[in-house]
Amino acid sequence: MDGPVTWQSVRAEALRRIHTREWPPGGQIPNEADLAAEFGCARATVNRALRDLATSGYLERRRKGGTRVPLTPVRKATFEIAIIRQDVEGRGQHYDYRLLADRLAPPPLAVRDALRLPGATPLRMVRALHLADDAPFCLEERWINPTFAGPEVRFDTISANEWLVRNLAFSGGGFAFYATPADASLAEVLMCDRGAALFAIDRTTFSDAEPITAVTLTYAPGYRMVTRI
Amino acid sequence: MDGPVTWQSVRAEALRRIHTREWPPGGQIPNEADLAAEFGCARATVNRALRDLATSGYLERRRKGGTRVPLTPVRKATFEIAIIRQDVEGRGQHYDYRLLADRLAPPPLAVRDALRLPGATPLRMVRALHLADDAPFCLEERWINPTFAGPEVRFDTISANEWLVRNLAFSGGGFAFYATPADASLAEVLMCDRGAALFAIDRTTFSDAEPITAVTLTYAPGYRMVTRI
DNA sequence: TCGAAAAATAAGTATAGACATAATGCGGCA
DNA sequence: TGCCGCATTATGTCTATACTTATTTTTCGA
Repeated sequence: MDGPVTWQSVRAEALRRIHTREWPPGGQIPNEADLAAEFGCARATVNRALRDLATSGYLERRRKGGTRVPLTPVRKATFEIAIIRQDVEGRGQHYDYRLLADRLAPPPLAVRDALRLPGATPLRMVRALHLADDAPFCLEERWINPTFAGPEVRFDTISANEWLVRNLAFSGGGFAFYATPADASLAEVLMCDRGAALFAIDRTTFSDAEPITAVTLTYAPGYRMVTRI
Repeated sequence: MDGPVTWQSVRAEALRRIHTREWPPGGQIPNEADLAAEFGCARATVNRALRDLATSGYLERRRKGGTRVPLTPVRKATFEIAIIRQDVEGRGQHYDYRLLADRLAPPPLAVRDALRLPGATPLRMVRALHLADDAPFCLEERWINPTFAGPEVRFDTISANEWLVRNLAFSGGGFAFYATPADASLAEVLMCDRGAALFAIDRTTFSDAEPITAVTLTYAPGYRMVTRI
């Protein structure tokens, strides 16, 4: 591999040094200019490689402070959040959707807090069931800031999930993944036993500092969320 | 904001056009050279901005094919996979660790498949409990390729989780998140009711094409895995 | 001795120019 | 008609240089 020095090759070599402890955990590595000289490439190439390693958690960089190998590595995994219809169709199953409820209501405290909303602003509450091959797949329970989706936006044919992803600008938010037992209502809607272990996701989304929506997605038993790195 | 054109400002403007549908879903956007001319900056600056948007799922780029806005956006979330000790300590709790079993055994079929192992190679099976403030936090059930961690590596004081992350080079693998009911054995170890809904992660890791380890982490009830974007 | 100002340092970023690479599509040949 | 290969094109990347910014270290004065 003697040809042109690519940023990938620099990254590979840096990774090798990290793994062989030639660059030990907690230690500082040479600066970009020195590495560029050593590898016989431009500093920008080294920069790109080290920046990439930093976003993956293999290195920590600070201006003037230099670049160091973290003592306790924190690997970063990326995974894709598709809309539910795509998730179902990607499994080769037939997707269907059923709107169960859609009304204005005062949100529970937990939702108010998560969205950092003042007072008792009523929010739009949407409850809908996503189906795969006519079996319950996922229950969507969502609170929407009516500023972003007024009553003229109907969720009877397109899910709120899909409408929001397609129509709004997201700039931040949080996720939580957890397991929850099926209560009577969940068991009925998802057609499973009471107490069944269900995979669930809480998500909040903001546009700048404006709260858009908080949602709980509860999946039917057996659902696995997968990703590769 | 009239000063120098930064790649962040180009990204912000591009994102605005995507959200306002000035660049509609499914449509192709102008090429880098044209945008650079329009914004009065170098093509590299535009490249950096669009590349960043592509990794976040807002754009799709193909050589020669140009750059287009995806019809069905797939948002990408990154989250951090810390070692369990860090996870516990990050919550301000006292971490403890107990090794329950460590022996060579033939792996179950599911593990053999996940690691793409031929024949009936015996693997090292490690079962350990992670504790937070002396309460069960997470059960680790792991199968390790003995090539990477022979018997001289002891897991009685440091967890396999931590040893592997610190000592081995990872180059790929997969994750699956799901909910599972506590069976008798899980209920006993995690000190919860039988049938309780537990959050679990299956993970496989490889070094190039070499299988390293497959692990199931099953968390005590109430665990939430959180991240922000 | 303490603290504030100045210098030094390393990463972050912008630029212009060049070449590489992967698709695409078109034209020509069988 | 059908297929191969070449020209075209947009992104991908490297280089060399310059300037910016955050942060640490040094220096110098009170």
